[in-house]
Amino acid sequence: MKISKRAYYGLRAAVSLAEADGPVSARELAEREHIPEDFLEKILQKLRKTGIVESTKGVEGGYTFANKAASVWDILKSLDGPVRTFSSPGGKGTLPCDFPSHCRTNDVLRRLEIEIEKTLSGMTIGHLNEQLTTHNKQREDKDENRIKSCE
Amino acid sequence: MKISKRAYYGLRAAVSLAEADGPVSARELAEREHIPEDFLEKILQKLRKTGIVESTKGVEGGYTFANKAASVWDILKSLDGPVRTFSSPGGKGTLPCDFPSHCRTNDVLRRLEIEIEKTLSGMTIGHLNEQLTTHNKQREDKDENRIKSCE
DNA sequence: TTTAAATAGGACTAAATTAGTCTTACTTTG
DNA sequence: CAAAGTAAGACTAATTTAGTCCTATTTAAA
Repeated sequence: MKISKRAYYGLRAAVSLAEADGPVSARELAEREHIPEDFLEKILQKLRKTGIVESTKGVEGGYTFANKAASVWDILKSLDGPVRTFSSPGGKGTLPCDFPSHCRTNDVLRRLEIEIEKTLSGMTIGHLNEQLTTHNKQREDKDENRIKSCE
Repeated sequence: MKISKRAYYGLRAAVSLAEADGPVSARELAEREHIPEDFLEKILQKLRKTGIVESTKGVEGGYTFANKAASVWDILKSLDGPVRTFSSPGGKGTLPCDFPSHCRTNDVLRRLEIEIEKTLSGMTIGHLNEQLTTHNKQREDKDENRIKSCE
């Protein structure tokens, strides 16, 4: 039930990209976010394949955020594959079976899955970044607290 | 974001124990639920430590379900430790910091965590087993579908 | 009172997943 | 054409999960 580093890095990268205005190179982004560069590259490539991020090659190239409507859920799905908390009872969950505890447990987990999806689909990166803006403003006010409060 | 086998087995064991009337030995339970015996033993010991299950030693001993009010959440917590989807921003999540994406991301994950807890705390084993009873009744009606529908 | 059926618990191993690296190739702008 | 970038796949290392093994202790029944 822990989120993977991949997903965690990916979320942070997305948030960071979304507030940048031009393309940002993987190297630059890795520095900004303190993420291992090669690993971040892989992550960005996955996000590109699902259209969350766009890339331009060559000098002055880099990654841009492509879809402000993308939700946290979309990002997690892109990076870790479909969230599958339960092992499938053969497709038709309503049928009776020989191991009732198995089916019941799957029902619970399926409900959980739906709940998680609902929660995360409601949070878009755009929304996150509104919060971010406010956050940054507050930050400028209390500059002296910065470093130790987030590590 | 996958549930562990430990948790999955544990849930099934709990459901199964809760519908039994006497104590059930680990061996017997392992057979009923198709769970590796030694592994199940470990799981049951964890569940015992958190009071979800009780044990009696010796011949005719075994495990009994101890707390019908226990929720799915309680069981998962017992088995996999506290669900910690985010890496802590030093305790005070509202303070500004040098890596805003870090804090924002943690906020999201913390909200997710709360949502998961809410969902799972609402499901007690007692409730699950009411469903189970209905389920078993239905099962007796359509006996021929049993085996292949749940594997 | 012995014996068989249980739990208790710790140490260990194997398998799988996750995290991260390395290498090589390709693309684009200056 | 050179520098700064992405693209992609193979590889390795570290961590976690799953599962096993062994030894001790408890208890009811024969």
